Amino acid sequence: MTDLSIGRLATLSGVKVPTIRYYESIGMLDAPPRSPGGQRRYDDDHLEQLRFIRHGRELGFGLDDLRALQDLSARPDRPCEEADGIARKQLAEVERRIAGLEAVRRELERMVERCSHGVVDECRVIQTLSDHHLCAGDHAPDHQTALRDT
Amino acid sequence: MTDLSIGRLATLSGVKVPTIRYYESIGMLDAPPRSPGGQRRYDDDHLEQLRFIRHGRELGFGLDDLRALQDLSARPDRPCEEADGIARKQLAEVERRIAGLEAVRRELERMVERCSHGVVDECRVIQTLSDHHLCAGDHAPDHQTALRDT
DNA sequence: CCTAATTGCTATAGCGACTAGAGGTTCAAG
DNA sequence: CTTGAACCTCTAGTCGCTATAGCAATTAGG
Ligand SMILES: [Zn+2]
Ligand SMILES: [Zn+2]
Ligand SMILES: [Zn+2]
Ligand SMILES: [Zn+2]
Repeated sequence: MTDLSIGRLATLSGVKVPTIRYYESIGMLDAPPRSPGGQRRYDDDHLEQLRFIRHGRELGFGLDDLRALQDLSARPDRPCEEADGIARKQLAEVERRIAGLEAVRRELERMVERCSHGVVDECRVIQTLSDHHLCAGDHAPDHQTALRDT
Repeated sequence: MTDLSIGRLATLSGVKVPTIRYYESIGMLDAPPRSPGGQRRYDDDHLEQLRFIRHGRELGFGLDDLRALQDLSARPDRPCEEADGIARKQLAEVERRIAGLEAVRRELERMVERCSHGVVDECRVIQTLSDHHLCAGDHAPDHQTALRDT
């Protein structure tokens, strides 16, 4: 209806142009009709769909989960058990990551605070990396808990 | 000295065999001598080096930072400013991620709690994803703050 | 109507830090 | 000496994008 170019859709949704095309390529976003010259022309439904995806990404859902949630929202009469389950799973995951990061934060704080800022050989940062026994607690108890990313 | 196979090194260090080979391939871990048949033979220095890397990874440092920290620890007479700087940068990054995840956690909690578990059309989870105005605060204020990963 | 600037198109490769698999070789125990 | 576990290299896949190259279409101004 509104006939949006991909750039306009990007502006309105807050999702970058290449990302929009990427979403289409993996089947996350419906492929829109094209102009006579082959350019994508979106409507308000696409905008809504894209905002849904963006919001979900901001809340940390993976694209697979968002696909499932999208599918569910297209069937409004069904019970919402599955949607709630996905959200609870996501919450648990976020809590797990926070716990891991908190443990890491405490250790980083400790090593930064305790360094007397002399030479490398006496540097608490380097010493701690060389020897986990200088750590106060257990960060990352399971192998590879929680970091990286933007 | 101790002549460790890659499997033994993996066990002792807690780093998986393919990851050890990967580290060597990108120059993170010194390439060890080989047995007559071409298999890797490590010593205690390799083990120490690998534990350093692993500990650093657990604390969330990127491999680039760890390379820099490794280089520094090889020059014990230099001032530790740079090492401390890397650690403080990492601490700031971790704090940033925690803040982002906390915001996300609050919203996820909110949507899960408020759902009355009826049909999808009335599901607070789906509704919230469709409309950020149902959120209480601002999660992910800058574009793309902080999730994913194990 | 014509031109120039902007925006759009496809296709491919790269990021970080691994992980998985195929298909073959070496080693160590019995 | 035989067997089977552990090792080797190489390639491709993961996740969610982002960047680049080399074009084509659109749009605003004159
Ligand atoms: Zn220091
Ligand atoms: Zn530690
Ligand atoms: Zn619900
Ligand atoms: Zn929101």
